[in-house]
Amino acid sequence: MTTLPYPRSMGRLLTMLSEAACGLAEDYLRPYEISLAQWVVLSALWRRDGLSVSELSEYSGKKTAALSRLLDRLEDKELVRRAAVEDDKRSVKIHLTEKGQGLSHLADMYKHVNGVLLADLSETEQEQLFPMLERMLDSVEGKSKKR
Amino acid sequence: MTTLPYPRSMGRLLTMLSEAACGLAEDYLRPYEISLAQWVVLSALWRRDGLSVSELSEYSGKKTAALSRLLDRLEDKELVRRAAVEDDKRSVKIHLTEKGQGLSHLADMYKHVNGVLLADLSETEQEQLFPMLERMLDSVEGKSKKR
DNA sequence: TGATTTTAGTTTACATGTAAATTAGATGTC
DNA sequence: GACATCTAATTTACATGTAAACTAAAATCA
Repeated sequence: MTTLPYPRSMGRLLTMLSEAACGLAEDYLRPYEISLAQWVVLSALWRRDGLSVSELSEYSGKKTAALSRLLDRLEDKELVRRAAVEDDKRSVKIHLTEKGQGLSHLADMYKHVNGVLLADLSETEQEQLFPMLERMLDSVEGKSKKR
Repeated sequence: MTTLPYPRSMGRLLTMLSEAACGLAEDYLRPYEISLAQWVVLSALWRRDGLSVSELSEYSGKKTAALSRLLDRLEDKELVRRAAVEDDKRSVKIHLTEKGQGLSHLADMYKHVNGVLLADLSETEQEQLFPMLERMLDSVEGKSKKR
């Protein structure tokens, strides 16, 4: 059949780019046997250990429900452990294990992805691109039902 | 706690934008009780009915495994039906039901999303943005392990 | 023609995301 | 202090994506 063409959709373009970027990240992480979702959590802890689940949620943009299970996996892999909080027994703080700390060199993974994504754009273009996308994001989040 | 800042990551920016765009689409579709993933399949069929699973896969970028289950749901909802192919009994063609055809006005959903995404960008900026992102996508897909 | 390889689609196991219900522990107000 | 309300985290049900195994049918080729 003739290939069905797509309409010019910014949403589609963004989704394809995001999927491509995530794919690059997953490829990079595969040898270390951690998923991108797990990396996001670890990357917060590498920068500040002992965050609570709520704080991780705020940082990562993931719901605590999603984190709860992600943290189960990370505990299974012995990369993090949950610790009780004295002052507030509802709260749980997450700490890196030595094994988890040992992967901290992966914190720079996003730079590799950045490099590939931006390889074909000039400095000038990059200077234009970031602010435009940031503005788009601000404008959309202003309208979203989520805040 | 002090909010943990993020590094300047194009991957993160693209992912947040994509999620925002998908959220807008889901909000738009919610009253019709179809998911964005389902819309993608339907949008192909509204433009060309009777595509095979493979063709839908190529169009949508989804694996046939994912489609198989999606099509189960769309059949449950009586929006599409599977039809045997005479020439090749391995192949399955997907047809819209009347009910599925009846939602075809949703084909323009992406324009609504486009409108919101681009609301704060000037015409000039939009003219710059699309080609830059398209170029980025081409460049990444050229390097991806997936082709 | 008969055996081997490809191809189309499905199924299964698993990771992840969402929404809604649940649990336990703070907080606030009278 | 007792009761109502909020909050932190978890659990459950479900949709979706991936990879790998599986099935059936078509194509290849020796």
